[in-house]
Amino acid sequence: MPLHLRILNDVEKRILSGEWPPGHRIPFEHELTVQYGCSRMTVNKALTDLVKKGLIERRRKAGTHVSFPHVQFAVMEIHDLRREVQALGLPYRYEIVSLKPRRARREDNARLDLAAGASVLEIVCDHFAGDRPFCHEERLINLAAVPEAAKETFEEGPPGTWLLGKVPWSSAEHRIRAEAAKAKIASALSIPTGSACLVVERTTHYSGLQITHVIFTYPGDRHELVAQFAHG
Amino acid sequence: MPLHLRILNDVEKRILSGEWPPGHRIPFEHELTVQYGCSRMTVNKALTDLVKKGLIERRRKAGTHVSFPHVQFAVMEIHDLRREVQALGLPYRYEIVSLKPRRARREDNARLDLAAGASVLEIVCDHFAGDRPFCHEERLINLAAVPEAAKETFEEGPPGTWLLGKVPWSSAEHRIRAEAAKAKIASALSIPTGSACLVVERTTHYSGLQITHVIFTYPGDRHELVAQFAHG
DNA sequence: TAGTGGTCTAGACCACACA
DNA sequence: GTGTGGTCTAGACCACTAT
Repeated sequence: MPLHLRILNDVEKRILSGEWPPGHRIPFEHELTVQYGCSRMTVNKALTDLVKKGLIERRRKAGTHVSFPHVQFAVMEIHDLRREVQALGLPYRYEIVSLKPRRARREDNARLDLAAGASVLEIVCDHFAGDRPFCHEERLINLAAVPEAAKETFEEGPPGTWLLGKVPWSSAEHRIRAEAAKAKIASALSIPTGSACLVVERTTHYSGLQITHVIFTYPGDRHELVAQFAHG
Repeated sequence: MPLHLRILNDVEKRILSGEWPPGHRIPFEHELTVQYGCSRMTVNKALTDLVKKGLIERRRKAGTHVSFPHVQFAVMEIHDLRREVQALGLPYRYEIVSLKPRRARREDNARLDLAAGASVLEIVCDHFAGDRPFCHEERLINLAAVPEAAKETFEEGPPGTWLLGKVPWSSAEHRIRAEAAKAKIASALSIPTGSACLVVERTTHYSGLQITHVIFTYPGDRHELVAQFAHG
């Protein structure tokens, strides 16, 4: 293990164990260089990384102190569907149910904020883990933002994967809720109508433009989102 | 602005704009030292930080490449229930339904990893927004970790709030899923049995010890979790 | 003013992966 | 072998800020 990681872990351990409580001043860089018999750069790297982790705060002259807990955020990993399924040890497969370029309608405004008559691509897609339906996807792509999607058949990968590779990286908002399965979705997922489903709704932006809106519906008893607390 | 941040931002901008798409090889460290007229350490710091951000991947000999995004890190703020309700402009109220110190049973192991016979405090609690049930809470507190909870009546605030004030540095894991309301929960939330509910399960640790496990059940149609996307 | 962290240099050696 | 990144050094100068 690199020395800077050893220093980082040692300090982190003392903070998390409560040995160095919030507000505690931790040793100066020059003290740690003596303790570890290394150069200041190495100590500095470790402490700088701990600042990024939010565990410590540093001020010139005043020294380095253990942070007081601020607002905590849960960090949730949202995986690519293929990876999610393969992580379960099951073969991944998807089916494009429908693929329609069309004009934006009024009711689309709840999903994408588009001018009336703008071109969108509407995609419905089912994802499978083995033979079992895993997730139902309903997507709108803003063709003004991603014109090359119009020619795409999504035979080489599902729309989400294709978009991630094609479109510049973006910001997004997720809304997560529970919903009773409507007949159409129940049939797609082979579950009874009215079953509890986990719905993840995502709007993706890039440089002020809305790229895509997608609704993922998972059978509620077969899918969990996991989030870790992070110290902010 | 420090040079290493300028380098980081320059590279990040090219990746986010799509100029350097996923898979693209970015200049070698020694090329960037020439471009920026600086030492390798400075370039290395910038690129190492980009690895931590998940934007690039580096392999010896092969060089540095823009990552293919496989994971999205969505950052979710976990709200205090009182704040959540008051944000809706409704008066907040809670009721302790039951409060039982008891010995850990075998079936508790799915919630807290305790020795058989360990002392736990079992709390059931309902949260209201106005007159409407907002959330049903079922909690176990590990009394070995938080002995002072044994005497607490939770009259001054719900258990979650009390714990936040007592146990400063906690890490936690959240599991989010959809579930059909069982009879008991349906009655607590005044919804039909079998309704889709959003379930947030949280295990909280402190210095390696499990502090508490809690299951929050929300009526699915009345509650949404919102998470902001971050790159991965 | 003095002490701390922030940044940077111009080297160096090593581990690893690809040829 | 050869070229890349991973790590580290022993300095240096500067910026900030507590005293």
